[in-house]
Amino acid sequence: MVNSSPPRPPTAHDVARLAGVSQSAVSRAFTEGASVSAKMRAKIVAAANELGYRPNILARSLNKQSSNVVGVVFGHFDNPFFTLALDRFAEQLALNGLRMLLFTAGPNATVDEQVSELLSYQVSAVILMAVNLSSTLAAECARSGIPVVMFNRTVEDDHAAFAVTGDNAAGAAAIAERFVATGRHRIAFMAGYDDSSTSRQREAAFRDTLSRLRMPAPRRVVGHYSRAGAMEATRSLFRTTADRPDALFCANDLMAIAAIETMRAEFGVVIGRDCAVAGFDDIPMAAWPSFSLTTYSQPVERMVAHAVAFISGDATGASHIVVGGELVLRESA
Amino acid sequence: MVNSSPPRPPTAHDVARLAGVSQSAVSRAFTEGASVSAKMRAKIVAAANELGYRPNILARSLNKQSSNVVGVVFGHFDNPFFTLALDRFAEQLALNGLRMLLFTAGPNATVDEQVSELLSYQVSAVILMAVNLSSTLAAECARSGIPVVMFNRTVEDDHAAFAVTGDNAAGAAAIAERFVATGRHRIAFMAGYDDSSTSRQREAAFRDTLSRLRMPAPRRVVGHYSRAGAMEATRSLFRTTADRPDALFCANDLMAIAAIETMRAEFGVVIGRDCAVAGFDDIPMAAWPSFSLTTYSQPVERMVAHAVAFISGDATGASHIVVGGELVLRESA
DNA sequence: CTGTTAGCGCGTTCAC
DNA sequence: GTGAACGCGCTAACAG
Repeated sequence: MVNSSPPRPPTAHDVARLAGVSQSAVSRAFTEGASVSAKMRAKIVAAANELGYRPNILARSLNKQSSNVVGVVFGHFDNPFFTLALDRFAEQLALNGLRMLLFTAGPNATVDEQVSELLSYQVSAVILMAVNLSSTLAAECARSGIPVVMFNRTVEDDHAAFAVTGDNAAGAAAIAERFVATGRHRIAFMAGYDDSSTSRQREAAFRDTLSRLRMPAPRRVVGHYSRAGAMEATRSLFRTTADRPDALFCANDLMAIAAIETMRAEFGVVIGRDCAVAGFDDIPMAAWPSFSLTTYSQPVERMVAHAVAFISGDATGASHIVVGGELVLRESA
Repeated sequence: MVNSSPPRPPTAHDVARLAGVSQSAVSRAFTEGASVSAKMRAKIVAAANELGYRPNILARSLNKQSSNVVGVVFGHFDNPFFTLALDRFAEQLALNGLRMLLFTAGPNATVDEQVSELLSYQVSAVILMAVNLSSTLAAECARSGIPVVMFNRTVEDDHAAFAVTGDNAAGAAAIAERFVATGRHRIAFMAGYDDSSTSRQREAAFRDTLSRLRMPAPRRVVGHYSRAGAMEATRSLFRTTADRPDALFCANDLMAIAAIETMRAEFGVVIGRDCAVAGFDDIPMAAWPSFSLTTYSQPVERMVAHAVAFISGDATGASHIVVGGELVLRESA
């Protein structure tokens, strides 16, 4: 409207011409630790500012065969645990000069497709949050020399990808012990997805611990890691008056909070008395007075730090890091 | 470890050599609507699959002078309204073949810096969520021909950027009317940031409407659009027993929910009876039984659709689109 | 319809 | 220290 000419951004050539130097001099002036004299650099910077020049990162990446962007495939936007983690990732990656190219995948979408496309962006690493990756594609990434980080998930074949998770086994065990220690008898478990390693590991440890403590196997429902799913699962547990559970462990806080609200609003259950509820993650919301949720914490900050360290090359050789949390006792259990 | 050779990904040249064709033929085979014979394409695709070839999007973008990634600068990760919007953006942008390069900015960080860096990534558009941009940098983007979208914010100088917001004026007015119609007398308002256009507009309309209805000006506190800030602001309102407000309008739902919890847990206030509370946004949480928050909705889906349409070029010339919402009555007011 | 050629903007040799 | 020349992988003009 105002100016119909296609205003192509200035290039290093333009700056070079204005400053009366060569293009490679301009390149050096914008490269850390290149050999340029002080006065030449000053001259170039002045010309660059005049033109509003910024190096074209695409061209730079193409040439250097490496970009400073990492691909992130994101699953559940409705879970604060992951949005919080995303925030921390953005922060910590930025500290290392890395940017995030964000892809989203529906809960059960074809993540392989997303990752495959990510590769064509020449990302320097891939972070998978709350999604599963086929081992074949994980292998393809490994073959391309691209580090893959599974955040809060593991893969069956642990060799291709680096995984960082909370301590699913310890957390689930601690909660089982808590239930038993406080005299709970009719214990139930709400799973996430059946194909989620996280949920499976928490369930296994929960069942094992109960069994070790001479308790019967817990009733089992599936909440699909969603609020709606958790509400429906809760209803199925409380629909019949007889046989209602007096303790419920949900595979994450989001579902636990949904369960609490459903019990209260639809069945008049008093949380912590009629039924104990525990979750997993310790999202900020768990501490809100409306829920006061007992849960096992996953230290997001440290988990993210490990992931970023691995990406940045400061990685240890370990292919699966477990970050321990702690049982956070509140009023719900 | 397994293979120490640097496994550079296959290029179009490699595919061409394997298929016995020219490199440009490979390029055409991977370009929509290019003229390639069916059998040549088949041959090329076969070779490409064998090698695991994918076009290098960096090189493509460098050549085409336009990338299919948009830069997103994100402010508050703790507000579900924006994470929801981010999710919708990812979805709708993907439908148009666009990806998101994500930058985060602390609440009061230098957004200009982020945007300036974004430009060097040759992004095809910039989306600003919950952050402010200096008009000088907005102008620089405009000069570069890069569309800038302000999501849920406006700028003083409305010419450089495209803005899409909810109907702040109508929403605030509707809430003021609701308070007065239900007999509330001691009305208070909780602002977000002072330099947020959103908060300012809501406050102005709220005050104007109250004034028009012959009501005194509301007491005013500032919650900084954060949970902690809102809790502190609520305490300052309720600390003295006399003079407590019987109605509170918070500039967004997040603060309203924090206010509700604080009133309940720390002051024994019964929400909806002792004090009416209203928010703005209609985030999913507002409908949760624990809060049952009356609020004015911002239709995220439609707001995002407008933004994406603008970016994709289907834009009308309008520089500020207001998407109307509706007053959602629940138990809190 | 296909191959050849010429850049996109930048980093990096290699001589001087 | 500085400039010239080349190439990163790809698309787009141009011939044939």
